[in-house]
Amino acid sequence: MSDYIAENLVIDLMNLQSIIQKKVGGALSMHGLGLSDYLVLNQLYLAPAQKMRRSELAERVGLSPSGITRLLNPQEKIGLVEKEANARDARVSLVTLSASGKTVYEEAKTAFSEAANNLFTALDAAKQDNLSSLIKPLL
Amino acid sequence: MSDYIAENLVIDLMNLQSIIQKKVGGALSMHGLGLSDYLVLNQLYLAPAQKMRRSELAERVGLSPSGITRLLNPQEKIGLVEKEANARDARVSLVTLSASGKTVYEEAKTAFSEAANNLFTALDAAKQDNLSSLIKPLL
DNA sequence: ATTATATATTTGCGTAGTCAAGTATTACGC
DNA sequence: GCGTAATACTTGACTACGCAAATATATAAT
Repeated sequence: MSDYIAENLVIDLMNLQSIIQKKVGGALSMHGLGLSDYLVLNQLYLAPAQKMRRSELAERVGLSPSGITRLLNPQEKIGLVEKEANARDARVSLVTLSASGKTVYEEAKTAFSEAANNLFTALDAAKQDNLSSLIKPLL
Repeated sequence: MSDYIAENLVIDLMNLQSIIQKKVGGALSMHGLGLSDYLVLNQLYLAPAQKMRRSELAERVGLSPSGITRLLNPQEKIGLVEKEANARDARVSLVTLSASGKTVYEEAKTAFSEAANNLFTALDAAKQDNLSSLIKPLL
């Protein structure tokens, strides 16, 4: 039972991922957001001046640069984020969280939070902390 | 630091998922398989008589029934799996692992195993077991 | 300064997957 | 037995990406 741990861990983590996708993704869809949308808004919300380079955003949420371009396009169209040029370097394109984007994020955050908490009800707070500390070194 | 644990756990797990996808998926691509392909072959390999209903396969790997149909189509074309009818119920379609599918799976398994082990080198065996036991109740 | 190289983003094209509707078949109520 | 409902799977139409090539701009080497 302690052989093949790593293999089985990967398989279990894939299963967990699909559960997260369904439960949390489902909760966010009520707010018109996908899970990746939420992660992007979350990064922007936490960023200094709620502003970030597209490539850094890509890296932080684990998407490719082109994935970020495609994900941000509809978000710009509905006004959640805004494009801003960088005076020093015309290659980079900054993304900022708009006021309405901030509102949408904050509303979605409660749904996200509730779904996240539901996911982990089988673990008490100490075990959740323990799980967190085991995952950190893998990132 | 112990507030918002569940929210941060979800975010960390999403990041971990994207790392798994890149590292393990990359290793499997050398064998012409995606991660979902591997999970399907793995389930078939472990199944009694290496045979399973499509809908059960879907459930076990966390895909929709239509996702399974589309994933299995190319696998059938290249002969990794075979379609088989069920005499009792003409609605169900069994999938069996072919001899060549078994070979491909076994070869891919070493790449999967190596990639999986690399992922968790930051955790010793006891911590890997611990992680496993924390994840199980979430599934 | 000029050419070559490196970096940031976008676009074309392809793959993987979802959901809802369609098709076949089986089971159930009466 | 017969119509209705349930089950198993597939298909059509769509979204969400990724990769490689294209574009634009900046940096470095001479």
